[in-house]
Amino acid sequence: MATHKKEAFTQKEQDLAAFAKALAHPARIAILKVLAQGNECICGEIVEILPLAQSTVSQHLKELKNAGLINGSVDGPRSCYCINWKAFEKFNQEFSWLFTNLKIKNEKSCC
Amino acid sequence: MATHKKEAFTQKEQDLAAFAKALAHPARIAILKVLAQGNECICGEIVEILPLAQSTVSQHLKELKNAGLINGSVDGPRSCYCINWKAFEKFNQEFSWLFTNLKIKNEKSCC
DNA sequence: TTTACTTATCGTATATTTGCGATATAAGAT
DNA sequence: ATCTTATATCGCAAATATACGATAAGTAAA
Repeated sequence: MATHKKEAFTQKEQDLAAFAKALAHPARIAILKVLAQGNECICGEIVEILPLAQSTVSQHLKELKNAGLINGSVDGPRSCYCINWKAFEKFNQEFSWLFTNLKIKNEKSCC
Repeated sequence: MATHKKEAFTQKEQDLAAFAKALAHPARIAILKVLAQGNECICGEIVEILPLAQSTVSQHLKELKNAGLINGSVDGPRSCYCINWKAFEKFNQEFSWLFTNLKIKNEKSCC
């Protein structure tokens, strides 16, 4: 009975939660920041910066990629990653929509 | 050896990840939306709306409260919850800061 | 081809999350 | 005091997430 009941919620709720989940680990936040610097984008460089093993970093990169927050391309023997700005922007809008949507209606809290 | 290495990252990275984690489940997104409507704020009402057991909803409420996203107050035999706008706003700013910070530097992606 | 290098994946151990029923707790009603 | 109602917490089971070493798979160079 720990079957996750995600399917019982709206698609928008699920999508937003999935985005949040991708950001819900400091290592992935750190990876995004490294990629944003623009200087490093090769997997090996990221591994050197982060205090994690190569396989672990690769796993986090995979999660970010699955969530659509980054793109990856093969560059010879190396893998190059970069931020998917379009997805990021959409994420930001989703959140903004949530925030503003919430805020308009209820400025007087009941407690 | 699955000891989490969160302490190896910056406080800001950890805080942002913690916030994201609180939102990383559709049930908690749904709870925030319900609270935002302003009509319902009693635990029992939320339980009726969500497709989850009372104990599970109570658990999600506790997580949101621990993350500082909502406030709770006892109203007689009932519990009343509401959104902590201040924390929410701070969260939004953190994200915006991340987004814009990322965006300024790197418009030309390397891949 | 062989070697060196880079990255993804596999297998495994541990920790955390999710969900629910049962129970405890606490306040109001009878 | 007892009963009802509302909520939090406990205990458990199952699913996920995290981390790492070892290995596979791929490219480039010798």
